[in-house]
Amino acid sequence: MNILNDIKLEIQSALKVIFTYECHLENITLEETIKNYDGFYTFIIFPHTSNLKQKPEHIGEKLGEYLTVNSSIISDFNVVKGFLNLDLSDNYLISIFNHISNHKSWGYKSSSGKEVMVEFSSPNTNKPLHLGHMRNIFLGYSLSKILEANGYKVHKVQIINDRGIHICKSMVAWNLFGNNETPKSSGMKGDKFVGKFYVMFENEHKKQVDKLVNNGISEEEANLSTGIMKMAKDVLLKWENKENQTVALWKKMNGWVYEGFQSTYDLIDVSFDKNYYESETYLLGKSKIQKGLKNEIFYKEKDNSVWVDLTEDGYDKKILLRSDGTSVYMTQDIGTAIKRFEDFPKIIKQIYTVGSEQDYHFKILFKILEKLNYNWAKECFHLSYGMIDLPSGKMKSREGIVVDADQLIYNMIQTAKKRTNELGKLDDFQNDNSEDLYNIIALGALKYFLLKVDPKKRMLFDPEESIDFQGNTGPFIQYTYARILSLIKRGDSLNLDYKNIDLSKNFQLTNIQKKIINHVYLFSDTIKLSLDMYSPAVIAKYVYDLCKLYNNFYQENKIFDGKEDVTSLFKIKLSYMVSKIIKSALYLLNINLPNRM
RNA sequence: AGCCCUGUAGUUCAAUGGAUAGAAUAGAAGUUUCCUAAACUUUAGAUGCAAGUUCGAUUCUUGUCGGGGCUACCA
Repeated sequence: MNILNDIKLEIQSALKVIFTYECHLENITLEETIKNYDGFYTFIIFPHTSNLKQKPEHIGEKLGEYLTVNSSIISDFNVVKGFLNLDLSDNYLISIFNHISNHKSWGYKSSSGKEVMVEFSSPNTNKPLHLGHMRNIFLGYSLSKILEANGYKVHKVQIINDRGIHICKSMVAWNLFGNNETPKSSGMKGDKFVGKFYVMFENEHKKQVDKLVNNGISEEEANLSTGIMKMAKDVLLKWENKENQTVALWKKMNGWVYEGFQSTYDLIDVSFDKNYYESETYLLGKSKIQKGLKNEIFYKEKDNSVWVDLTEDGYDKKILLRSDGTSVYMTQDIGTAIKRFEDFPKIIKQIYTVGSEQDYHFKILFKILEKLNYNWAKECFHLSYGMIDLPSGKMKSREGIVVDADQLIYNMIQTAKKRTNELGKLDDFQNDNSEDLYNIIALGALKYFLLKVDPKKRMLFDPEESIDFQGNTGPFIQYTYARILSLIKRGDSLNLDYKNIDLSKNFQLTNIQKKIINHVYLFSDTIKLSLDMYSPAVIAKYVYDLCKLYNNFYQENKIFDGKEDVTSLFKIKLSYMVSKIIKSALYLLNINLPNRM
């Protein structure tokens, strides 16, 4: 069943009968009727006026009259300027309603067998996760779910930047100041623990730089030649030579970080199917560059550094290997991309969830892969998202101006707890459920807050203002759901068989009920649209509108009136249907639902 | 300097070229003998500026003025 298509066919045949006008389906523009007018869908007449040589109002009237009489779908119409607003008949919407209720999970497509890979998160191992990572992770994870709902098999992966000078810095600082301390002995979360030593390194380094600058050395030179920086470089060299002790410490400290990350991932209900580590892909990248060099895709400078010239493609020249032969960011990404298509030969697409500041990097990466003759290069896609600004400007992780993820979540759980208790929601609640409830609400608020914004756009977060629980928020949707669940519970306790009601042909629907059925129907289109636009925000907007409509209905319609006739049963069934859609939609946003709140 | 993104109510976000530019929040005024008031109703408030294309422009084009990013032998 396809409402848009059904109506278009009716319009097409009406145009033919009334005006002997043959019109292709794709030339019929049909849109949802906007708020202030009666009707469900609007046919836009303007584009056809020149062909029909008549006034749009006249065409609209003729068409509307014909459809109302001859189409079982259309029950009424009105014309405003060049817009023909069409009302859907009760019988048609009831058939839609029955059709949807026969579906196990309305809107989800069955498997197409196609496989895709989605990369997200991709942290460095020297810094804990922050709010920017949260946007990245929720976006990537949600998109994976949206892909699945559209019939794809998805491989969720992250790339972990586990090698390089940054992790060596933490290692040096731990050697110097660590006193064999561990996350366990200090009671710190592993990623926070290692991050602390990274900061210690930077502080000590800065101190030594200042000293050198005071002694008359330029800042640029001082930055490269402090004692502690030399130690870090030495460690990097030892690591590349696979020196036992160094590798052992590296493994140990990264292990702490992974434990820390894992506990955050668990908290936010996110998982990966596979991790990639740069330490395992950078050598492959290097070898591919050597090969490209041999095939003259790349070239060598006098100082032995390797470059690619992309000026013909409208980009600059880009370095691929340093003069000392070590790899750069691009080298590793080339290796990682190739390895992934080797590991999963069936994937037809790879999606990188990475911030918009790397738009240029990915354009070049995909171009290089194309030049290396990988035909899948065209199927690589950079899912670019905007930064999160603070009122003071952008977050700067190097200067510690960030919103820590764990801390933010903790604060939100506390706020949820406080708010719940103020409202007296838990007065008859079992204590053991209450912690779960705070978590569900807090994370629901956070995830919805981050996902409701178009990914491409920058957004603002003010740490001074807590994230709302009212209005267009996660908890609003959770609350709507919890209320429906309590209705269902009551229906069940009265043994009402609302699931198998038979709506006779003459069952009357109210306008708001019709609107709800139509909106539920649109979930299917929304799932597709959200993938086309690579935007979970489309789902968020949809489910919010659904809840608004439902709350409107809830307010105006008493469901249990003592009679419990077919009208009541229908209302329960409609509520049940809405609850299922809310659940399906929030599943795509990775937001959990409480049974009551 | 070049390239890319961006500019909508006080604030945070919407609007596949369509109607009177939607919500939320903050503001003002209401709705609890009745299924959960984290809800609902009413009210006031915005497209940076200037041209162009179009029956129609927040959306496309050009110019202009703001904001951000990238153009690193950092990742």
